[in-house]
Amino acid sequence: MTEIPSKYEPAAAENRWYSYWMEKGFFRSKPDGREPYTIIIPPPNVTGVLHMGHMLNNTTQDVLIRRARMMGLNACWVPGTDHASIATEAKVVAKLKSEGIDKKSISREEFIEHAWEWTHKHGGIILEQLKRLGASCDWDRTLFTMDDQRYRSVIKVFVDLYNKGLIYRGVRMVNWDPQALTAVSDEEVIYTEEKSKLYYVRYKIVDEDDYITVATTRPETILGDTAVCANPADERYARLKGRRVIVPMVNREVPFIFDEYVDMEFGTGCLKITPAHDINDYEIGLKYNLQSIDIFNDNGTIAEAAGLFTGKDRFEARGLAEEELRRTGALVKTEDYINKIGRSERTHAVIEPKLSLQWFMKMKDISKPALDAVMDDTIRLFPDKFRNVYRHWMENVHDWCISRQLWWGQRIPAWYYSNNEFVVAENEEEALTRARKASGNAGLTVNDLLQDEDVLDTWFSSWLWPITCFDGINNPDNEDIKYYYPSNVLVTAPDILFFWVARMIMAGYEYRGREPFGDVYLTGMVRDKQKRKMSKSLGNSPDPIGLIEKYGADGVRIGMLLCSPAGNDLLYDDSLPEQGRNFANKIWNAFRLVMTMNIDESIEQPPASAAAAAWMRNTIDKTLADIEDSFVRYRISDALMQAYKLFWDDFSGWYLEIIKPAFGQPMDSRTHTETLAIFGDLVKILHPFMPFITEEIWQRLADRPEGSSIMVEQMPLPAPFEAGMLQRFDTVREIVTAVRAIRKERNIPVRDPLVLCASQGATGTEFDQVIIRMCNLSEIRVVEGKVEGAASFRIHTHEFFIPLSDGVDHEEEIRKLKEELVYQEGFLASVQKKLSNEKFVANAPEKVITMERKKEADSRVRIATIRESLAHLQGR
RNA sequence: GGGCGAUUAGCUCAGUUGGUUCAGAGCACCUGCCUUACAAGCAGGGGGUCGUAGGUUCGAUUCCUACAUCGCCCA
Repeated sequence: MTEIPSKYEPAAAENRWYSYWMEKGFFRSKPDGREPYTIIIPPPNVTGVLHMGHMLNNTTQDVLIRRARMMGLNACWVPGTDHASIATEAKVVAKLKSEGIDKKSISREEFIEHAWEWTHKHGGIILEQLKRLGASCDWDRTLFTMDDQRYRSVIKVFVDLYNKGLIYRGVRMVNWDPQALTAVSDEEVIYTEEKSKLYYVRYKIVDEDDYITVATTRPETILGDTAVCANPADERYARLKGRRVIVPMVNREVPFIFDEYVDMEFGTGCLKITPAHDINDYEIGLKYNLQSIDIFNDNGTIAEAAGLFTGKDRFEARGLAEEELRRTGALVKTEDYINKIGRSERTHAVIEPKLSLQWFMKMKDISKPALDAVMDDTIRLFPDKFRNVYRHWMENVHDWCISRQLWWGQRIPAWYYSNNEFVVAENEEEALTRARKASGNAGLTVNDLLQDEDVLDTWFSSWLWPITCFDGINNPDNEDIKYYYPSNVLVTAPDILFFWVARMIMAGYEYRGREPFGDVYLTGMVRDKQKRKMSKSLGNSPDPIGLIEKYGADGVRIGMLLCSPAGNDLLYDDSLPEQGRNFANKIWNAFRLVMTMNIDESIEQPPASAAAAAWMRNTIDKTLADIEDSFVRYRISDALMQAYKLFWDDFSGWYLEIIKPAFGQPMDSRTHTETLAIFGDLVKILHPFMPFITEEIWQRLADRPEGSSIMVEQMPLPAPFEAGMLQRFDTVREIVTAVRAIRKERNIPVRDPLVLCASQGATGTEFDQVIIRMCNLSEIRVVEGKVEGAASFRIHTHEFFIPLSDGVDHEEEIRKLKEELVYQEGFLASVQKKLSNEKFVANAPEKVITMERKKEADSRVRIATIRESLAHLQGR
């Protein structure tokens, strides 16, 4: 067995076992008599590549699903990807552009073909990367939000919601991306502070030879001004009530109005109103019935309606407007100014607030059960601090703009048959029937129908994901959906709690009448050591696959999990996977020790080994209960730490050291057999966290039948344990530590045996042989009174002595004893202070008082012992 | 501006109905060891007035109030 290398090499094991698992179909799930345990993957972007956030998120899911599988549940983790319409379309457009093809020059059908080609080429990458991490998804179920079943589901839902009156078409102020030529959601706009200028512009007051000055960051939008507004409480402008002013450059006469919205402190306290290009102005426009002049074309150039600079880009127009204002004397001054600019997350183009005809979904009613579900704990959020945030959002929910001016996505199933009239239907044929009926014109043909050009927001696909994963929309009574829905837990990041998680809950209630998942585990964000978000532009994100190659998949998984309590950000550092790799190596070497042992059938099991094995079993049972408790509360990093310490400290640091025979000596077969069994349990406990090394070792611990695997073994279950034994062993650890400290202080080599003297009752447990073994004692001697020329230490109420051949430094011993005495006396004083307080004795619970009395008694014994020792030493 | 959450060791975080001298874990750090499973290791060690100021209580890291600092969300 000497061929086992001293360093664990993960690469070969990872490849071998992942292929084996796939080949044996261990990841597959189908409905059966067992209880299901379902996880639906948060679908990554189909054209994306794995980043650190995915690593954390998917490691977490894999831990949960592997554990569930080993607990005997029918575990099903459904993988898939998301079509990410904006991001993917942007990539396809860029790719076509690089080939000299302009999107506008090709048809929608041709474009879609290119998009599919792109998807097929890049779509599988991220899923293949998840396999490297060890993800035990049921790959046979791999889905895509744009595949046929999902597409049909989305359309069906749209039609249904439309028929229920929950979807409507309306004019709204939207975030317009003039580069992508689409509306984007609020969540896709990133606001950052940028340098700009504040322009002070004067507007002439009609019939007066006076001006008012307005401050604006966007002088080009003056072309669309239809009012000027001040705060009604602002005395500076009170006299202008009922007056009108002239908009510079275009010389339009507009009213001067008053509204509390205006901040008197900002600029001049006078605000220009451009209802078509500012959300707040839009509201004011509605309130005061102002005209709305849209001065921009969709691509961000100036429209004809502006009257000036037609065709110029909006930023160029800003310069032109500045010039024009200066030329006409309307520009009073400019100031440097920092303001928040919204940019598209995808294209980085500056977002233009724009009035636009869009499709909306009414959220008020549909969100109600989704709010209740979280508030009444039908769905539990981990950590629960997000409940408040969730409630706040759900109570102030806005209608959802679901249309996008793109081609890549589910096309809105609305057909127009004359100017503004349309029908909504699942397909063209049905649309025709409806259009004929609605119009009363039986002669309408397909050629008279024009389908809406827009597609649906990607979230309009993914909000159905927990249902469409099992085809529950097209086929509401199929066996899968009935068996697997609702899923057990959703693992995702808090930044999409609202626009994804909340909406899935809404869809769940709307289409299945119940929650889509029971628990929501929110992971933190992976950041770098300086707390910066991982980003491509900063270049601070390590390559996940590179990490797996360097530290092993198990090592990286451990690294990600160790420092990521739920909801807390994880500050990534290479030391994390390094710690994981070190742990894997520790396991490996423990395995090596156990496997390279020579066994002698003829020797009896030493009592130390028997006691150690009994203790180890108890420790495992206790830890299993702790781990179970951690998992119940989704304290996954705690669960891992408990397993980590169980293996490293308890098993490797104590158990193996106790049972390890002296060099060159063989081991008894009973201990060896027991050790193999314990090792088997330990790797099972570790398997969900570290699937590869545990499989590698489990397979080598015994001759396993073909087709077996640790991943489908039964997880050891918590069993009752003997708490007293654990306590006795804890005392043993303290004794051993104290003896080691004495050896170290006095430079006594481990090889030199010592004698431990202890009073009656201080030792004498099943672990005496363990103490002898671990401290290299020649004997434990029961004594009465003090021992001459010996170092001493005290544990609980007992005193121990180690006689030393060269005696002890009396002064030093006295100093230490005095130190201990001071501490003990302080302790006693604090306890007595409490006990002499009548109010404490009167008010504190009985249990607490009893405990204090015990402390007092113990402390008195300890103090007496120390005093005696001192007297003894000083009396010499 | 409104709302939510945080502040505990050098770093990242636990601390479970207020009660053990309760102040903890991992990492980092310091010291000593190449002791034949493992230096990716072993043994030992130092380190925190629990953000500040009050209050409630026999007793406060824990409950209340104010303040400071930081983070997130919404407008």
